[in-house]
Amino acid sequence: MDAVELARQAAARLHTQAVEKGHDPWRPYAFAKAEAERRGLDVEVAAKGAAVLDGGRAVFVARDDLILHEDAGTPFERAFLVAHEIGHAELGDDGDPTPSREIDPARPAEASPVGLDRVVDYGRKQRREVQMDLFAREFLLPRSVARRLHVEEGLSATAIAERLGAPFAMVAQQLFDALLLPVIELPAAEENAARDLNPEQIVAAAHRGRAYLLEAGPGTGKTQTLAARIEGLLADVVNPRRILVLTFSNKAAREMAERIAAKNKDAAVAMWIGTFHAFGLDLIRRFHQELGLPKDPRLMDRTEAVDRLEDVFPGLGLVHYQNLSDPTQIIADMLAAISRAKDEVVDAKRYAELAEDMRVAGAGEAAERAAEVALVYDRYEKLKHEAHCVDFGDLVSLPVRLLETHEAIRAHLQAEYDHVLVDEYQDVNRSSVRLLAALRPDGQNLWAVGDAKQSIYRFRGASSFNMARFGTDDFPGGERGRLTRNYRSVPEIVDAFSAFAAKMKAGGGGGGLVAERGRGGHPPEHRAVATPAQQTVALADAIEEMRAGGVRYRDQAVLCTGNEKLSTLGHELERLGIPVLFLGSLFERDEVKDLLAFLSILVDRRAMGLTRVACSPEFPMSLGDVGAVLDHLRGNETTPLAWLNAIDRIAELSADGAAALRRLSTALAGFDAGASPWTVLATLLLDRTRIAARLSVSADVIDRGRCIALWQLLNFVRAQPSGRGQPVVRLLDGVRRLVRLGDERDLRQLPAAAQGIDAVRLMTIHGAKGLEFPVVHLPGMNADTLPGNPRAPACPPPNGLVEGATGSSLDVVRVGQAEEQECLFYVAQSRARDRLFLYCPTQKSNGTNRPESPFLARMGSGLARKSVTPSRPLPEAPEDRAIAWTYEGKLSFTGPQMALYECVRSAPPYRRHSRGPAPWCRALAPHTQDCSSLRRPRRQPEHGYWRNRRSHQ
DNA sequence: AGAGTTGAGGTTTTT
DNA sequence: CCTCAACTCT
Repeated sequence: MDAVELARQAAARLHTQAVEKGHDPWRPYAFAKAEAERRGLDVEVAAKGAAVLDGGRAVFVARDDLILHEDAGTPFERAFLVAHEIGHAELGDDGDPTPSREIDPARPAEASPVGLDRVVDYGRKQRREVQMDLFAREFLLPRSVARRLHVEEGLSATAIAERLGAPFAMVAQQLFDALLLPVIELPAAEENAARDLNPEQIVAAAHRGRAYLLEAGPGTGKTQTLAARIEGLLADVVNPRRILVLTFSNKAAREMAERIAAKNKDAAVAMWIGTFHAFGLDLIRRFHQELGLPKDPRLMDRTEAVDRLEDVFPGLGLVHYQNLSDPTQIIADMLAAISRAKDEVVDAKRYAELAEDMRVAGAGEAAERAAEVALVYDRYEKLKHEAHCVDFGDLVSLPVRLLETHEAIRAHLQAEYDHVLVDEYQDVNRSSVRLLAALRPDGQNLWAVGDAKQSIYRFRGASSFNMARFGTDDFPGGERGRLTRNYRSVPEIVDAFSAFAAKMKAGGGGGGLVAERGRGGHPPEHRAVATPAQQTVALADAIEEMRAGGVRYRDQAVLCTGNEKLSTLGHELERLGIPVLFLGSLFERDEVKDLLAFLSILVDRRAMGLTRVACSPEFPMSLGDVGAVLDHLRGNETTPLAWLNAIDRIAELSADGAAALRRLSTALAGFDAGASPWTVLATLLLDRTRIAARLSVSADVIDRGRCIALWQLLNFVRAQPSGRGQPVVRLLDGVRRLVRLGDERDLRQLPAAAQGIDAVRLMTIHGAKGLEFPVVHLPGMNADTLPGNPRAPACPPPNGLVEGATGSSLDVVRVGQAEEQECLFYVAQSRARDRLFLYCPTQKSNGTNRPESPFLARMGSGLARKSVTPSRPLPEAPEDRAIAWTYEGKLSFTGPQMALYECVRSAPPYRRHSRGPAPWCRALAPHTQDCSSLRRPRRQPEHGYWRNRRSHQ
């Protein structure tokens, strides 16, 4: 369990004990002070801004048994400062006193992925402060108490806040945590606790000197070895400040930091542990002058970049990338190409040169396209610079250029770190490698670990190529080691993925692992079924079969290549009664759309959101009543909300409808478009309705998912940066943009608290990387799914962009994608500890054949093949049920109506938001009746590269 | 036998 | 938006 949760639970215990001793939690300052006294701590007050506070608001001085806090704020705020410092005392921060500066009583339990927070993930010290804020909040108002007050005693958030003298935001946040997040179980028995290192690991961890790359397959204990190496370095009395540990993901960085901290807290704080991007950001801030940037540049994310480029796009005179009905998508595609170029440290100028080289070589249109990307690249860099921003790519590529060109800075940094350790080396791209090379040119004391066969991030320039050239082109003279013992899986599974690995293109042949565990008695199983619908039932059957054998739902994972697939599968499993943990796209969810519709009433003159709001049990209205309101609004020029104060003027409104509107009016009272969306929603959920309370007492696993989705939404809404315009409008526009670009993906990350729910985990294979499960199910093992046929990038990289690649860059992409598919399958199989199930339908829904994946045959003879007949039919989805309707007279549709229907019906779900009617729809005359003309013209096949791939193989 | 048509299936990922 | 299976047409 993670440290934040432990601290929170400790605080809740202290609260209970204090109450038992007779202290009054409704007098927070006295309550906190009593706890300080109990532990023998003096609480003293210092003037705000006093020197002893050193710019902070409170401090815990262990050697003097003293808590010092500023003389400012309400009694509750003071109590919060004291409780924060008690947290430091309780959790053993007895080193040098560090004043606490940024104290936020209403901090969400987890950060929302917005802005630079996505990159920095806080240093350990800052995480500690976050932890203390949560500690303090829990001590003053534990979740269990907040929950009881609201759910059982019926107190609103405002009532609790007033009684406690606390800010509304703090109480509301605590209520959200209490009501919407699942209760986290007390520490499960520490699994796979310390196992001693095996000889291979000892050798690898003990290596000193030359560059070293440890090839470590799945389940071989690579993280353990890396941690052991760090401990070894500390034992050798290496100054932890001179150790740099780089990972690719925030998650990996956090885990590593926690792991080190468990053994050596001070060293973990002193060491630099973080992602390449976070490290890069650190360098950018340190050397901002040399880079011509402000001290603390902002991060320009994709959404903002698209926005700004849209303004200048028409003026660029592009020919090939001009003016598709909607420039958004093409701009996003070009930004992807630009980001890819930054992965290779290719700037706009160099990009233009590469395009020119192509033109000279006679590449024709491809060269012109590359030149246009170069033009946009150049423009983008300028506007980004003018906005004092950097983007994700800059975070690594700017420091690389800085270090490669500034000898003095390079020497300075080389001298700063003695040891550089890199996790997940197969995920690094050229810019990361060049950063490493600048820091450790001779590779001395550079130590990396990775597995080329798990290289599934090629789209961003990671490739097994970087693993291959370690020790030769990169860091010549470097050495290699290998871990060959798998501790995770039973031999049956290890043998299967090792057999597959033997013929993989990535990472060379071999790479077979030796299973350390005893036989499990069950080979990996392939279960073939006839139809796709049967596949889901067969999957559900297997899940229940495993559960009957004692495997909890939460110990089983279903892995797919894509999110869309996962989401349909999730709904189908739910219909079959299997609890699943999968939120899907946050903004597609009903409970989230309900709240956004509610917000939209504040800003939409026509109140279109009412259609949805009227379906909620809070404000129930008939369709007729909704129609009456909408007609009324169409006829009258009103401002948003004004109509809610004149409900009697709406013609043909039923009494029930009027009552619902009056309730809605009360729920929205005092708010307008200028209100803070978070406050509006918090007030709705916690003060003016019992929505949150009702959801939180439901025992239904589906409702648990709804709660988590709401929590996620509230966290997102709260984290919205301030800016110009009305906050509600800004939020809704922001959501629209996010969904259009598919950037809401970031919000799918489940909060850590969700991990305790007993439900089957549904994940993409990418999402499952680095995790393991007792039972893994892999549906959809068909020839058209797992080696899939990935699309060519919309803006192909110019030839020569990818370093070390030969041939056309399209070739490079294609080869990389084929390799990546194998890696995906390898990762998927190797997540399983005890049982592995693979499924495929052998037919399409219309009864034609659907061949199985060729990968199955490569798993060797250990794979048990079965044809299964599922136990029951798949229940029909309510939304698929036919709706009976009748009409009178001649049926006719206008062209635009048909076009709209066709576009919505035929577009895959993830495109439904992103494009308007296709150009061919627009061309139709407005009143077409002849439907035959609506057939979409087929495109003439061209004989381009991606069409007949076979001829190139 | 090969060209063309139709319907169904698939289209990820992080900082 | 591309690919495959299975069909029809010549």
